[in-house]
Amino acid sequence: MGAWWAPQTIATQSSKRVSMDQVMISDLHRHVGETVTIRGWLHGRRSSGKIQFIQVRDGSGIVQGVLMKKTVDEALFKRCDALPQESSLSVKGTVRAEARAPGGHELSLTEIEIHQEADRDYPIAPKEHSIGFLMEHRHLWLRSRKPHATLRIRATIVKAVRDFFDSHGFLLIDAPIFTPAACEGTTTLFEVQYFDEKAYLTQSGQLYMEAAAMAHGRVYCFGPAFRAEKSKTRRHLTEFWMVEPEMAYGELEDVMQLAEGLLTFIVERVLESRREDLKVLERDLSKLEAVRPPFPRISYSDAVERIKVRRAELLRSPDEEQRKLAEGCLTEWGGDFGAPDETLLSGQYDRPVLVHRYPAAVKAFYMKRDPADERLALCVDVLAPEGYGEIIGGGQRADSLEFLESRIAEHGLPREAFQWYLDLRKYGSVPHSGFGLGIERTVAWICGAEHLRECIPFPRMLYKIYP
RNA sequence: UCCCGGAUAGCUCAAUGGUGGAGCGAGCGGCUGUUAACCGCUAGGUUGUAGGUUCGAGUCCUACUCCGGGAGCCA
Repeated sequence: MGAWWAPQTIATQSSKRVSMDQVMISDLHRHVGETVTIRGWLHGRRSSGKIQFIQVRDGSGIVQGVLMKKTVDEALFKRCDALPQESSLSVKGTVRAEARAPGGHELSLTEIEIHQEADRDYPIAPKEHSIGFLMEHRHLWLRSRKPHATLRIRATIVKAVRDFFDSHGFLLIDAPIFTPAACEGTTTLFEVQYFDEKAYLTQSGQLYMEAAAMAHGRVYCFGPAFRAEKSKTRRHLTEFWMVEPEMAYGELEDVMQLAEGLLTFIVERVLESRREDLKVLERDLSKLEAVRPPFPRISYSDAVERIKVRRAELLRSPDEEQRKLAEGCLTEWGGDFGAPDETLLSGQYDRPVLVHRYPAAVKAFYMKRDPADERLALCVDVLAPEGYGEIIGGGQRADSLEFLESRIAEHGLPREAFQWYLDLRKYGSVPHSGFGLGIERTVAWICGAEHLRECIPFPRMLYKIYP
């Protein structure tokens, strides 16, 4: 066997042995009856006089090792009995199928090598903690079961996104992080000193993707986005990740189909490869299994009518929360949806709902108008089920130079900064469309997480940048 | 930025204006099948900060700081 990083070892994955007799816990079922070594950390420990139960985690899972007083050195037995949580250690033992063990397997331990005895004051105890305390210890909280499961699912979602676009003729194009001016001119940006001039951290790669789509046809970018808005809710981060596909010759209908296909693919992939992690999170799988195409589609105007009807019903509800929700909803055509509207609307479906053709006035300047009704933009938002809100926003882009020029003037945006963007309409302009998918919101929805901050390893939020 | 709630042991929380407690965690001891084990004992406190009211403040008042929830904005 070659070094653990040798290509064939990684490629086959038939056995994740990385050195000598080391085995990953997730692979134990392949080694029943064998003597193996696990290298990891002490997750938990219980002792009962002459027998000790030692839970070891190695990143791939958790396994319980059984240590009998008579089978090991007495000094070692005693030392283990006092070993603090999170101490690093290697254990050697025989793999045994054991019905009583959570993972189905157990180790009869024969040797233990302690690499470092952890301090005794590991702050995350096996008990309830407040979210503020856990966030302050995010660097350690990552080791706990739920954050561990959530970030594994996040990785699976990211991989699914890339696989989907890579296999549908989209080329990965990285958008810049430093930008010379606001992309949309609406949100507050983080300003940075860029040599002798001011620059901003990107809030979206979309405009750059429009340029790239004119070169490659179908493209997507995947990267961080930054918003300096003082949002303080469970649905906001100042730094979040977004995937943004853009299609030359794509129209609103194409965008809606693409969004539906992508979300279906992501949910399928997570269901087939991350069931164990979803179980750790106590996620209701039937809610995810319901996510099958076609997704319901509704126009903004129809949605407003539905909201008005539902609002009137809820205002008569005996439940105070329901009445409060209804009071927050909009009452007439023309306004953008707020959180209560989205909750009320998405609550009527068991899968993501596509809301299309919003009033142009509440959308970004680059949206193309609906030729059938000039008040409307050819755009679509996708609202996730179960109140997780908007996970996708997109639509068809304005392709007329004159139209864009007047919108930029109307919004008071600096024309020079957008000259390159206008060039795209001067040299071979075509209909084109795309959208942005918020990764953390998607992770939150699929994991059933309460807050976005659980869905990114080290969240950046209003006034919070530690650790 | 606005609205609401909170800050007491390492953590999660009790305590009518009248001598600050419990569970978990930690330490010591016991227990051969524990699953956030169990049983006994021990240690652990400038009640967020600064003022004020009162014979007396964890408790009432004011300001500030920090934390949580929500709104707007958005992915």
